[in-house]
Amino acid sequence: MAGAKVPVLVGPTAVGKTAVALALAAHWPLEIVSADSRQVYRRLDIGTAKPTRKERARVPHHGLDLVEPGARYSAGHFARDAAGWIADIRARGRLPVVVGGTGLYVRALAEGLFHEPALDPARRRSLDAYTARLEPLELLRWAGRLDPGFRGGGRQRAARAIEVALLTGYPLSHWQEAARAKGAIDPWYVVLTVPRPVLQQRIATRAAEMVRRGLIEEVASVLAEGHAPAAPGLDGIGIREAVEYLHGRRPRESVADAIAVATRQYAKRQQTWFRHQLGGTVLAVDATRPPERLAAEIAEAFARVYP
RNA sequence: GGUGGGGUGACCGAGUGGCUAAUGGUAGCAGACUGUAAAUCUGCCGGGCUUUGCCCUACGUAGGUUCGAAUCCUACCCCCACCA
Repeated sequence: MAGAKVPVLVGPTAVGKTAVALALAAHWPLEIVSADSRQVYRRLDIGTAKPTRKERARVPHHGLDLVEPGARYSAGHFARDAAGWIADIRARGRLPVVVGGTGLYVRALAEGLFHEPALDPARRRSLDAYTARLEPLELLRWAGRLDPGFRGGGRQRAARAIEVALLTGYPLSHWQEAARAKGAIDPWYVVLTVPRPVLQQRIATRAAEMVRRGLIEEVASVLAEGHAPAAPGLDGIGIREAVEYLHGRRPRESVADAIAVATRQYAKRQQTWFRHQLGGTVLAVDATRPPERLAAEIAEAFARVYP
């Protein structure tokens, strides 16, 4: 499918990506592919700021509500799924537009990761349980021994390096070099930016809104399904803070503020990623302006680049 | 009014004579990032400079003791607790 450019709208949370994507529907017959590692989880709608029912009715969305909160999803999984959706969208004669906040997911789709050999799920689970109990320092040392090419990065990345080395017999860095994958799309990046004070204001408003609209109740009901505290779907900003409150570890009135702080930090990391990690053509647009106006501008620029 | 406790860098909070521009933590800033990524990590974080170092300013305020004070003494201001 490479060859045909795919518009990829990226930017920090709360910058207004969805609104712009929806406005783009006035210019193209399009379908949206959401590259968001949290919105793949079912039911956690408020906490992950999913597009509303109405918005989804206006334009078909892909990549939402894919798995149960207890299930593990991943960048590689996303890349495969998204390649399929995109092919289907094209077959329908429409334009796929990738919209995302999860940098790694976008990269997995646009550049490809590496062909990961099958990892035995049972061995993986028991290894996970084992490494979870080790100190970060031990994990790092172990990862370095198993994979001389290990580039560091903390507990989680060390655990990943250990897992790959042990379960495949070859170090992670080996696979990364020897089994490179190709991207599934040829991306045309549009980076939405907004001055920091504006973004922080939007984030604060959104955090308060989430609580007001029932975030805590939503999380409580998902919790009531009996997921493990460490369930993959429960590990997200907003959800975490709600869980802390529900477990009596945080006063209710501090929830919104804590969410805003964590979101701000996350938005910063996203901006760093989009500033340095994106390969390919990039159009930066100031998202302070109305979505319709941005959409027109983006559509026009795209037509110039890819008539 | 009395007694006791306390006032430390944006915030919380260690530090009780030199090794202190001051441990930690938080917030903030910058960065990394190949299948958990809303994750996981790293660096910086009083100001200035001719930046392996130097100079200012700083631990409520004002004095004092000392070669040397955030640390000791005196007075004052403010906060908290209890007693009146």
